[in-house]
Amino acid sequence: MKNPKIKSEEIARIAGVSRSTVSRVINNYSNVPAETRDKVMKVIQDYNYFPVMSAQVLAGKRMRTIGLFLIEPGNVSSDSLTNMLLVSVIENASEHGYYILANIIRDTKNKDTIRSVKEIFMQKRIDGGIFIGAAINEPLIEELIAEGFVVGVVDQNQEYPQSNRIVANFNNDSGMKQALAYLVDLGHTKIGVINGDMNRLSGQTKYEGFKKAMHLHNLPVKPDWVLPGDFHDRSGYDAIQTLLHIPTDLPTAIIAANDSVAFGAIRALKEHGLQVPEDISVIGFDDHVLSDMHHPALTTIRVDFNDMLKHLTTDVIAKIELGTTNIKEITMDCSLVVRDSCKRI
Amino acid sequence: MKNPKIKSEEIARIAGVSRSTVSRVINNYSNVPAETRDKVMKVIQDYNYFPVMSAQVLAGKRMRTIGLFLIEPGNVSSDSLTNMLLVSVIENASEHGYYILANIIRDTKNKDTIRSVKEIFMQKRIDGGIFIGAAINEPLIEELIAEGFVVGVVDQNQEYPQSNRIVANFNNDSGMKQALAYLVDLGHTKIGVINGDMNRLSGQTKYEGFKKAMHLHNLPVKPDWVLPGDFHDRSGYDAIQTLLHIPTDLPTAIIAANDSVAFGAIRALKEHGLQVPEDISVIGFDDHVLSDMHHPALTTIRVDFNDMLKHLTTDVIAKIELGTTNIKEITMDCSLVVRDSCKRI
DNA sequence: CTGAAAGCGCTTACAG
DNA sequence: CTGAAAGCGCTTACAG
Repeated sequence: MKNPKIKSEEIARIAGVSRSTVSRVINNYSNVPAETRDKVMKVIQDYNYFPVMSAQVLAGKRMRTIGLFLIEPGNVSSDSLTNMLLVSVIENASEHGYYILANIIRDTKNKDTIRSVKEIFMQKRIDGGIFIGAAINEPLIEELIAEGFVVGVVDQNQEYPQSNRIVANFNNDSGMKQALAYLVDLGHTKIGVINGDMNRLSGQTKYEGFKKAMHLHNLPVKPDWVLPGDFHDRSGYDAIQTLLHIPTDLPTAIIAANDSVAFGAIRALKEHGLQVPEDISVIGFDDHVLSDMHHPALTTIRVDFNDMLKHLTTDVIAKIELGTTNIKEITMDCSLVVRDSCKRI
Repeated sequence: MKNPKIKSEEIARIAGVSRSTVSRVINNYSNVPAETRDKVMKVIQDYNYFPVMSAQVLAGKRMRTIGLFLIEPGNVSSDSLTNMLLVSVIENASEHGYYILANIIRDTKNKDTIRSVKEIFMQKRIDGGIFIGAAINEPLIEELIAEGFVVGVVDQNQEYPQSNRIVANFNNDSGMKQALAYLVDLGHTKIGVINGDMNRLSGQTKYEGFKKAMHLHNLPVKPDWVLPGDFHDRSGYDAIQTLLHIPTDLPTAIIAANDSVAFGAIRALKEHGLQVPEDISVIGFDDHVLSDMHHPALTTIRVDFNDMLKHLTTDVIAKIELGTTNIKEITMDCSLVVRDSCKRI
């Protein structure tokens, strides 16, 4: 370790100014003449000086880091979405000069977990947090918000609007409407749905959107064709198993709460000798990375997580910096992507 | 914001002790009688007190955070490996009470990038760093090490052994030996290879391992059958295109530098009407998440990134805490996973 | 066992 | 425009 870390005092001495002035040039105060600034900057660069962050923070600066909390009960590893989210958040934060402290939460109800998440905020390790994967009501998040910390949450709404809570969602209503309009246009009237996790806002809004859209087209929502699911492949598979074992006629088209569910559903259909889209049409939601390569290529509702996270990150940082008290709610559009999994009838 | 953050001084006052004592119980000093400790702890809990981290750090404690630097020139998003690595590092660090500051490096040669990475270390935002995706020689990393920072690096060696550098690798030599022994056992003697990125240590060691293993079996390494690649799917595809367009007979088996390359290679082979393993055997390396589901299921050399990162993280933290001066080099075993992409001839 | 005091390395009113 | 000084909230020798 060749570096005993030069500190601002020495920079000041060498540049022939006071620590105050060194601090002023570092913090870009306007009242420092160019000449002085240049002189000090030269010394700073020559000595490769960087202010110690903890000293800056203790003296009143921000950490410039935001905590990213990925709520993932199961194995995160398999989900390549998480990865994209992370990259998106990191790079956007970075553009604002912010850093990301990445965390995984396995269980939001776990005592130790709750304590350690709160600790991160209370210790002032971070200036704010972003939660991904939250259920509709997460006491942990509510507590944090009540404490006044700024938090961004994907997939929640402003039930009790608070200015330090920023929510981000997709317009699932519109997405479902598009999906349905497309199917109806193809001649479908017998349409089923495999739901997502109803503990998540998007699970609910997608189903609500489905019902509304069906109503719009004067189509009945047949209870036998409303299958439970949880956003995972397996639940799509199971839903089809269920559907095929009840004495009912089959829908001609199925809307899945997301593409993973659609994959599972198609797998189950194939196993029962039903071809997609020849025998039954399937439409997904989210536009998963693999949907394009899937056989058949999956028709779906595209959603731009990247862009959403970008907005959320930016807004969280803005809230931290500006402390504005307006209520922030981000809603992103989604759009139909037609591929090969639906057929005209 | 209902919380003006209670500080240690008030805790002390309320508990009827000095700040010194409060600090002692927080830091678990042994010379505090149980009675005093309990009394103080009660107040700490009652008031939900957490020491401000920047103050602790400024007073000499560690940040307890390590920087994770993912070097990813292209789009990270598609690679589900990154995700696994991240989770593995976060959870292991967490077990040691450490946090992960996650960073993406697009270009290790970029001036601004270099500066900002160095800044993170110099500012003392982190106690150490872990680099994933590094080339054999990364001046940035060398500088950091020269400065005395503790750095863990995947896929590099201890060329100039330094105690604050910790490297982690797989035993590619052994892996290649296993792959080759298997192919030879199946009767293959005409064996080709598609290399990985030769700027990466693993690219080199895999090829070296291949050559050594061929030599061991008295098999000639035919130059026409040594194809360049870069660890990505596309390069495997391109390699096969090249191979099929040169006037040479074909090998009966091909070893790919990793599974992505193998996927690309198999895709190209199929397009040329060659079936795997019927017409040509292909073996991969790394055991990608998708290899199991691939058609044909890919025979490969399994490698446990998770476990490697766990060791690396643990060792980096140990080095930070203990400051030991021994040279650390982690080498992980790999093992053959037989599936359906190789055939006996 | 425990308190008073110094110190960690900055920033920012304050005064000039 | 600029410096001296106070203060940020802790920890840890030091002394008793």
